[in-house]
Amino acid sequence: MSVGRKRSFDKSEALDKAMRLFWENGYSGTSVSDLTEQLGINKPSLYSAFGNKEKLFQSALERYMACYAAPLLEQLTTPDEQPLAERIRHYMSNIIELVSDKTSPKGCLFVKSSCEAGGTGVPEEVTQALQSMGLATRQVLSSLFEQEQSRGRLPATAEPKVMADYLMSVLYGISVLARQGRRKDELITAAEFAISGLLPSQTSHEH
Amino acid sequence: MSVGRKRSFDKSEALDKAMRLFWENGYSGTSVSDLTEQLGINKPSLYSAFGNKEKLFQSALERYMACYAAPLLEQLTTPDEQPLAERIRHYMSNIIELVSDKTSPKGCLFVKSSCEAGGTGVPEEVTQALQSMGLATRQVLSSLFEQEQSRGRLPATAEPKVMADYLMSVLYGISVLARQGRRKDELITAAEFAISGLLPSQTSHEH
DNA sequence: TCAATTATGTACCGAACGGTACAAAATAAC
DNA sequence: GTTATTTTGTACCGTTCGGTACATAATTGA
Repeated sequence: MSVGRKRSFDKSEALDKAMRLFWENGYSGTSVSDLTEQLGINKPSLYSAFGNKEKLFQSALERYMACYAAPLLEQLTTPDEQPLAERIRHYMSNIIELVSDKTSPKGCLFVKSSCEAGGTGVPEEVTQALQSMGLATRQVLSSLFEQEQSRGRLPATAEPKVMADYLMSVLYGISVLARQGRRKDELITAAEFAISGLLPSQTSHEH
Repeated sequence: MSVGRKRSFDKSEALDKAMRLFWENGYSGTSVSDLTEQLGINKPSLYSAFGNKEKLFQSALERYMACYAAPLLEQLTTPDEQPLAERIRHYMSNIIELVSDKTSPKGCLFVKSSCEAGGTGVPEEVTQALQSMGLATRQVLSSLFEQEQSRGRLPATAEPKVMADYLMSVLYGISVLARQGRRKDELITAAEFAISGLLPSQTSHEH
């Protein structure tokens, strides 16, 4: 066992609270005092456990991607009996649930952070991390479409990278709409419309 | 003529510079000192001319919408010989030009601000103003589709509001992609793909 | 029991925050 | 030229910023 006084708070719970604060108020909009207040710990504890504000944000962002974004993406790319259109529908449905959830801040932390990044208020490393995350997601989606194409489930003329960019733009846009306070059912119908244009499906938006 | 010492700077130029600063760094990420420095004026002049930081931001946002967003939207909705798909293509092309312009900050100030809003870092009035602007844009787009529908240029089964939400989500998403540093040609192909799903067109993405 | 180690609480650091008081400078009306 | 009015520059306000020094409390190994 390690020596010394034991930490009086759950580090994982604290990170979760920090993530939600950044999610709600952004990097510049969240002060260290906000964090210590909400996490119920004092500054030395926070700095000892998480380094500094920037590192804490990085950790919160990684936690967000690992706990929210990655599982949904993994479910989408895991081989499945269902047709691609149906899996994408579920994927988008999950995303919409996430960005319009009543128990969490509206929108997507990743999208919010991407928009905030690039300026002087956000450290350069954070901006670059966000950029890589976006490109990685694109790669995963693109590979999925390539795979489907190689198995003959997509036309040979389909362009996986374009489809990935298109899907991401719709998802990003939906999370912005969610942040603007739009209702979940509006997001769902918009997503259904997007799918019907993306892929042939038995349940198109024409009815 | 009015009495008193004359203002030594161009208020319109100053507002333009302020707009670009907010566009680059956001509301929380832009300090009053950043503003006075970049605008080349001192604080009393700034406060005398624009009220305070919040009012200056509101003015900058209104300027952005009036100078960038509104003209494009007006061009789209102005009756035209061209088919709707072609006009939307031009509209999206203009938006992409705007959000990936080399002489301006990447992305869209409105989208960026919408994502930043909703938290404690952004005044409540600003959040509400952004929300109304989004709903107003939706109304304009929705009316356009309704009008096209009533003239028989869209199927009777088309849903204008859904189409408007869909178009906005794609445009919002594209501006997030632009903020992430994605290349203009990628945005264009994604937009073309989106149009081909939105409307029948003589130049679909299949080739 | 006692030393070594780690976390906590308080109190503070210099810097930057948004905003303003005040006097000097500039302009127009008289 | 004087006066009234407006802007400018400087210097400052109280507060909050991110971050830390330091003493104390708690825990384990010896």
